[in-house]
Amino acid sequence: MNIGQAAKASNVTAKMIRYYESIGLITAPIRTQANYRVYANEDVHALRFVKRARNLGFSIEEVRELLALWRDKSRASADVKSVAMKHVQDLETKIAELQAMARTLSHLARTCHGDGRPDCPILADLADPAASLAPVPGKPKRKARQEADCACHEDATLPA
Amino acid sequence: MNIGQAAKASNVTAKMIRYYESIGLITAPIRTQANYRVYANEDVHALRFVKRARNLGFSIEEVRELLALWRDKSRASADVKSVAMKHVQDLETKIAELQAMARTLSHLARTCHGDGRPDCPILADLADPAASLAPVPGKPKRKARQEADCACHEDATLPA
DNA sequence: CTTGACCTTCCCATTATGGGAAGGAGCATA
DNA sequence: TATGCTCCTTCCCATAATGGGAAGGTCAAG
Repeated sequence: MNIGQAAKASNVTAKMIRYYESIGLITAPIRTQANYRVYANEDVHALRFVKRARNLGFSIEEVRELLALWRDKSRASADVKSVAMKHVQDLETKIAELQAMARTLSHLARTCHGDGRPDCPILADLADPAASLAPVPGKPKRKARQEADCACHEDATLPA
Repeated sequence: MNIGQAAKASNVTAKMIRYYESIGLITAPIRTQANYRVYANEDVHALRFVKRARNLGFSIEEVRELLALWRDKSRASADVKSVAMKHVQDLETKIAELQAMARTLSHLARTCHGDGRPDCPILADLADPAASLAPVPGKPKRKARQEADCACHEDATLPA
């Protein structure tokens, strides 16, 4: 099987197959005399594995670990599970960050007229988040919960 | 103010300040005779604006638009709002993708013993998602809702 | 033998950020 | 003044994963 056929069969582009080979993620296949790569069904299987893992958000290095575990018939499932669980944690961290951003922005957008006037709480917040701390003076207790909910006045994320 | 001081005041590294200048995101400041950059308070203000927008997940190009709107005193708030709303949508799309991944993986991890045995549904799924469609034959109706909920057997994401 | 589809390698671009080298500038202290 | 420390300058490289495209070789069908 040529690289193009392997690409179709695995849903991994030829470009990426070559790349994965170059970084040692997958093993280099044999070549024809014309230097064409020749893939076996097993190789396609591995490529699909990689594809699936990438779709689940694993980094290349994590995929490398998973592939090693997959090949190691005497692995402990605990090792696989810990890789997966750590990734779930990473995902959840990222989700929380994005949600904080979305909440803040949604809140700001809600308070923006969105018409022809230049007045804009969104720009005001970007220019000076502290100044938008008290957009409506008075009755702070009623808003307490909502403000906590939108986290508008924090940095939304603490990037690593 | 030197670049180091501007960096501290804006919480943007000197490295990034130079970069933002190089791509025309911020205007080049005047220089001393020794070629040192000299920043005014306004510049720091703009840098804080950029920082805040970046923290909210806007791309550099989006920040560029927002800065232009900020400087344009006759902007329409609708224009700002639309940039913000589009970004909220992007964030929500991304969140949904990550959640789909997390759901799938959590489900797989839950079904994995996580002990010394090599048996592992996680690897099994990576190797062949279709095969893990019916891990427990029979009573499919009872699982219908749960399966829909975890999306395990779809690609989890449809990357752009 | 030509044509078109495929393969090869190699280089470049992307996004946003950091690291680090080599050399100049500014300031304080011995 | 000379030494030294901290800051500044520019320039190059690296990251993560992927795509684009050029230049040139190969294969199969007509």
